[in-house]
Amino acid sequence: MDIDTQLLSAAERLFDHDGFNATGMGRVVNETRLSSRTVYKHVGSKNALMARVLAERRKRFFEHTDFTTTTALFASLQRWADAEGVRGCLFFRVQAETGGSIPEIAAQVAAYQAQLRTRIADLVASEAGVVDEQLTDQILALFEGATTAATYRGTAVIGAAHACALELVRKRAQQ
Amino acid sequence: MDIDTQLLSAAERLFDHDGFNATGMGRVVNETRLSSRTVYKHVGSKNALMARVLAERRKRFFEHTDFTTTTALFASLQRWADAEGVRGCLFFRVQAETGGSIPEIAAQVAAYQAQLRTRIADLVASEAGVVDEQLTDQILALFEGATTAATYRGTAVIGAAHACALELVRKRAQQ
DNA sequence: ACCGATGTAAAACGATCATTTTACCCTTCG
DNA sequence: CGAAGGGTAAAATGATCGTTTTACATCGGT
Repeated sequence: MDIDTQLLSAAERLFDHDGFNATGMGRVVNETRLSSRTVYKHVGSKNALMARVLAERRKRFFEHTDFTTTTALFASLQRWADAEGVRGCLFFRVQAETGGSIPEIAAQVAAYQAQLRTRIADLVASEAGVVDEQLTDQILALFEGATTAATYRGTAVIGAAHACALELVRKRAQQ
Repeated sequence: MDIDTQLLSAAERLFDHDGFNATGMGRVVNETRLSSRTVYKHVGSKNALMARVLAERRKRFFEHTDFTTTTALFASLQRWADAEGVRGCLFFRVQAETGGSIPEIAAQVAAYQAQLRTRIADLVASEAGVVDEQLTDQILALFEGATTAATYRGTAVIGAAHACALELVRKRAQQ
């Protein structure tokens, strides 16, 4: 496996599981079995590494997630949770840890959040047949809430949020 | 103001705004204008301080929040957001930062989450007239989701989540 | 008047962190 | 052959961290 890929996948796993601030670069160095010199030649700095991890994750998340229907959306979330575990949204967690003070990281977080909102708005437009800001925010809240609450209530909340979102969209569609 | 209160309020503000790991004890010492010796005599350790902050916040949150009706619940969240700002749930953020590896902290987080779930279950029981696990999870998800999404979408999401929860409970009540 | 508790000021401790540097080892290609 | 590129190993740098220690001041209570 290519060094950059190796670095990004190890960093994503470590930052995601143990937190950004709590994970030292030494762990990344150890787990990749690279030298620290090589690591820094490739990623530049810890902040830049985190930013690249977020960029990669954003790409992977939006490739994984199916935004064609409400049911597809929450089924995607369920599959993600089953495959990756439930630790809440990485973008939100990193934003909270860094307080938005690292531009390269804050930019990735903002890009993810904007993209998520846009995709849900499109879903609403195509499934309910209208542009509805409030309905979009409701589904966004259900999606975020399911992601967060699943960390201590288990993936059952995803099913519950799904049912709720489905009812909302259907009611709006038949208006 | 009493030293313990002073310490807890400064620590809550700092940990909440800048994150637990990113905030050194030096900041707590500086902002309280106490000596580090006095700080450690009172709180024991940084972890213990965080645990006490969470205990205090839990008390304050449940005193502030009105769980009698769905409308009262989301109105309380709106008032909290207006007064304290929107940075997402402190309990969730701290849990994510520490990875659940500090028992005194993890215990406070678990206590908060259990208490929140129970209070919402009671709300559902009294307003919809039934014990409904799924409906409880749905309102929990809306509450968590509104808290999280408000950090980048603003407090409008709270209103949207409120409307959604209200509809859910009413529909369940008239069954 | 004095003792113990409680505070301050400031240095010191040992650990860890992000990052850089030094010295060396291959491989590849002209 | 020989030089350059890209890798390793390991020490060093300088900052910051949580926490403790040393030395000294203040003050209420018997």
